[in-house]
Amino acid sequence: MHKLNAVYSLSEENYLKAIYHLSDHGKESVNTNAIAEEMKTAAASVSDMIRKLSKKKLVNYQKYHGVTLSSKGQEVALKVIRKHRLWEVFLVDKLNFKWDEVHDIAEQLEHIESAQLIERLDEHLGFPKFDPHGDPIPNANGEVAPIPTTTLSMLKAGDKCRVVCAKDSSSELLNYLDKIKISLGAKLEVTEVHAFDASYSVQIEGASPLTLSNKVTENIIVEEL
Amino acid sequence: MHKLNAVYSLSEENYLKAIYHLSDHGKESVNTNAIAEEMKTAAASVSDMIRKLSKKKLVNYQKYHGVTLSSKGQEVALKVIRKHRLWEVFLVDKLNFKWDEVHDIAEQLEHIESAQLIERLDEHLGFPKFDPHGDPIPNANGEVAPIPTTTLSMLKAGDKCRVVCAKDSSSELLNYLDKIKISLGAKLEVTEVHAFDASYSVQIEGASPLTLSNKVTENIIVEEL
DNA sequence: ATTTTTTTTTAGACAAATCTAAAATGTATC
DNA sequence: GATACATTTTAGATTTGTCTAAAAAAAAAT
Repeated sequence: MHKLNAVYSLSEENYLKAIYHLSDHGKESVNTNAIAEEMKTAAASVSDMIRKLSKKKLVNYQKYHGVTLSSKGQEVALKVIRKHRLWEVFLVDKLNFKWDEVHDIAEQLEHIESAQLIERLDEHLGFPKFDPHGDPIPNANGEVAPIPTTTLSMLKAGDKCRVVCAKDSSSELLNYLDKIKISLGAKLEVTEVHAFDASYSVQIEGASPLTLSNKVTENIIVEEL
Repeated sequence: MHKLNAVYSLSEENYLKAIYHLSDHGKESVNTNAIAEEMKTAAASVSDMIRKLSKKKLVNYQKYHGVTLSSKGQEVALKVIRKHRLWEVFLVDKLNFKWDEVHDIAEQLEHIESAQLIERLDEHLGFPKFDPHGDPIPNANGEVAPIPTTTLSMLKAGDKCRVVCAKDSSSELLNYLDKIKISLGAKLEVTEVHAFDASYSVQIEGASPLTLSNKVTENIIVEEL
């Protein structure tokens, strides 16, 4: 395992994070314009930065043919993402922010440099596995837990589960879940499945019964209990 | 009351903070070399930055004659100091860091920009008045509570008090207090004053009795109860 | 297989924050 | 009050991250 003592600049970290997200977790090659749009900078600036990251072996780069993260680059990106998501949990769980208010603050906090801080924060928060948007939190080694793929719509009447996240962490669904008081981590039981329209009647622990449309149940990722 | 929406750069904030500390809470004029030493930069860099801060009306400056903070500059400095000290309380109280481990992390956290964050943090911490080194925490308006000046050595046998802070927040004394298990905020009672060497026997709430030398009692700031 | 369009890169500039070396100013000494 | 010493400022560079405009390369269209 190679050392990772070097500290990278704010800008470098942000580029690596953007590339990670755009490349679908480091799997695909990313082009310059996509990065420029994501980072809201000029394409020329992206070219410059990529050359720099390439010199530092954080990305694999061939002129005119996009970039991929090197394993070192991916490690850095995942550390930043880990910090971002842990801070989001802190803001929501401890400081009572709403899930849709925390992004900008976490964007700043994610660059704080202290391994000890982040490990203690993790412990303080009870080693959460998902952030308030339902995105998985990489562990200290940069490993991301495989995301469960069971949707609520796969369960049968009588099944019990815990809400893990939304299929896409788009605001709309999260907003709707908020409204009907289904919070991430909530336990629920399927009381009935209506064959006609595939809608579900569910009982959330400590709340009143609800009926959910098929469109909703297909987009809620759960962990069966 | 003037607006304070502008955001200042990391460097600007650090210079303002340094000037605040060096000027004894904004009271005295500070010279270039002192700032250079505090910030570990070249004097030339200080001159440049001071010219810049002066243009922004954050300091009062006359070439070759040192700087003082303007009221605007003092306001910025105190906001940064407020954040620094609140984060230190967080690190010690919530994440179980020792008081002597938190400075460098707080130096980073103090620049996070979000008024809402800091007000919620303050609330989460129970509106603390002093940081783990015993330094007072400015309120949201940048007002610093007057620091109590009663030392333990002023009390008589039978008096009760709470430990507020050390006279200077130097490591040595704090380290010693740590060692003998006097923590800031601790309640204690003076059981006896020995006339011969002015040493004190004290009883700390929930701990064994202790004897403290005159040198120590003169450097412990207390609040009489 | 050219030509046109799009994407990406280079060239050249700029602002922020720093530096070293030299010049200017202030303070202390005799 | 002239001179020596210390402090502070300016001048000129450097690094980082950004920009616009122009050139180069790749992709798409005809």
